[in-house]
Amino acid sequence: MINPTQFFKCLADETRLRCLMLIQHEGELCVCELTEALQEIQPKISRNLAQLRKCGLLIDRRQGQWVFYRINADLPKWSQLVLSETTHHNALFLEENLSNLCRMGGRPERLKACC
Amino acid sequence: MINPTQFFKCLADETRLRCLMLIQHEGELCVCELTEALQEIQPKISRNLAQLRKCGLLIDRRQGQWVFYRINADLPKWSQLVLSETTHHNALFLEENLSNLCRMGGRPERLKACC
DNA sequence: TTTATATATATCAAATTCTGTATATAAGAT
DNA sequence: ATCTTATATACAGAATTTGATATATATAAA
Repeated sequence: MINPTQFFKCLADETRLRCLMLIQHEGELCVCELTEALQEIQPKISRNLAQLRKCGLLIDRRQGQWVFYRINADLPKWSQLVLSETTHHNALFLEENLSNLCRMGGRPERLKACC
Repeated sequence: MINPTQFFKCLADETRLRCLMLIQHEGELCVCELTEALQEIQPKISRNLAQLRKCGLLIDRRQGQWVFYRINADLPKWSQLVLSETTHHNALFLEENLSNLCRMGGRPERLKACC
């Protein structure tokens, strides 16, 4: 499993931290939603999500053309706590990103993994 | 106060993270103790402590020739929790540094700030 | 005052990380 | 099969960070 330094390096970038916090807040988000919420270009979002996936912080699931990311539930408890506390106590930091997300039209439907 | 990204950038370096965790563990440590615990050269330790001080994570206090560093008690609760949880649940990560510290001779006496 | 110990900072090269652009892959629609 | 939309990745330059070395400052001891 990832060591503390590597874990914090993952959080030490504005794009990655906002992605993580938004995903923590929303449960699950796809690349195009994050791209819209952060107003960044898609390769930048994808590249950073890939890093978070490789380091074990995120899990991805493909649904049709979309790829949804969520926090890896197998993360050690202390790192899950870091993510949830940070998200919980920094609502202001996410304000604009969340409002971009709400304003966004044509968001993909989530199909519950049913079988 | 510091924003979440800046806070995590402070933790995203091996030297700084170990210093923070050791200080959290011990309550207070001076530069020469950290230098010994981490087996690093003094300017490297000092430079990183200076950064943590400038960002508000650490407070320093001079006592004679020594400068002791401790966690800034005015940090927001969520960031204090990040530091304590990380330290608490990663004992192994600090093992060698703590044993270097114990082995160290001639450690400075702490004078309680008495008046 | 001189010497020794502890700490801080400036400088610049080396290493790492980040970014935009171009392009590849994958799925759905026509 | 072709076109469109969503996502991933490779690449090269830019920006940031880190590190070692030299040096400055501050305190204490002789």
